[in-house]
Amino acid sequence: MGNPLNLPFDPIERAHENWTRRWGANPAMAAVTSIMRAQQILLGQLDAALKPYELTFARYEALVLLTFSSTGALPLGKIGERLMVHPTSVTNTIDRLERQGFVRRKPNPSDGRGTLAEITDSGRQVVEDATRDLTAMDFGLDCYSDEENWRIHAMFTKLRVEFGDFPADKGGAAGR
Amino acid sequence: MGNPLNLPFDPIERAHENWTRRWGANPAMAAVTSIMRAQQILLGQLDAALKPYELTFARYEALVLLTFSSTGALPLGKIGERLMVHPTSVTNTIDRLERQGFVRRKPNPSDGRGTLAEITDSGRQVVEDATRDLTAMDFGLDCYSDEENWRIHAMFTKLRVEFGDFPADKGGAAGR
DNA sequence: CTAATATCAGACTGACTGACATTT
DNA sequence: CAAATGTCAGTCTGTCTGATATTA
Repeated sequence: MGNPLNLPFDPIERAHENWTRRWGANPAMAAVTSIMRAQQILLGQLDAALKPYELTFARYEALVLLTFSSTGALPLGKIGERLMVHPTSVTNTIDRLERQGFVRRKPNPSDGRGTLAEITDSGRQVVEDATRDLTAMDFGLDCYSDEENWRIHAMFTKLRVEFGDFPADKGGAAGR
Repeated sequence: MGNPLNLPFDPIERAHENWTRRWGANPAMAAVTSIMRAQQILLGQLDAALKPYELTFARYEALVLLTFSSTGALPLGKIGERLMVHPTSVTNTIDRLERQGFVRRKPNPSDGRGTLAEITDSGRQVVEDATRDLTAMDFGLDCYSDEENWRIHAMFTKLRVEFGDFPADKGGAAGR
């Protein structure tokens, strides 16, 4: 359901009205449902924009991360950590990117157990092109001002800290 | 990766710093990445809370929707529309719920093409129990005040309208 | 010895496409 | 006739568990 629903009413608002009648008003329930739908919409938009490059957002993020590394290569474990995905998902993602020629595997010279994923020239090219497209569409968030986007980011940083992703004092988003 | 990452730094903040150096500051990119991680965290929390009932959040939502109906039954198409999921996903969801005995299928008396999903007594029971648990954990959003949750809801209502889910004047969340 | 790294097999959820039978 | 409803087969992505070989 990555397409607009085109309903005559807001299904989430409707659900919330029913919820209120049954169990009392619940802003957390309204918020969580909105977040779920927002994520669904955004992922659909991003994947659609990346389709011409045969990339998904997950694979695009992996490529971007590799371009950020000075050598263009990172151990698979580090990739999983940074992208917040499961080790087996990293293996899977890199498998696909390797088949597409955007990445190649190399043994890690400084750790015999490990494998590096290294971005190729065509990988670098596709990141540049895809990034231009995603930036042009504002990552699906063009209905928000910069300030609103910072606010969204700050809002969820709080959730991520509370959940235990990283310590509170290492956020760094202060004063934006 | 429904578990806390426990990193010494914020991976999204780090990615954003690199991004800024390469392509310039991009609040939309920071926001979209935060939304993705927030959704991942929340869905993990919700599914974990529902595990004792052998429900996922998607199946729970379907059951809740059925309890909101006066007859306890709805056509599958209507369920998909309200829950914003694909028709084949509805078939799948109802299949599972039916196997679990929380729902039964009936032919739609007023439309020979259609099928109704009707909630069973054990379905009603599991909704009550699960709702108590989810409410107790504030749907994973206990780090936010009611006001903050309303703000999150309102924020994403704007996105959903802009995307085309429903017309702007049918929101109903005004003045909260 | 243990811990970490990555892979593999297999299960599972959910989204989606295209085809289909049935009924409106 | 065309449009709508639901199902089915099959593909795809990503998550996760548990087992394994290798190396630190």
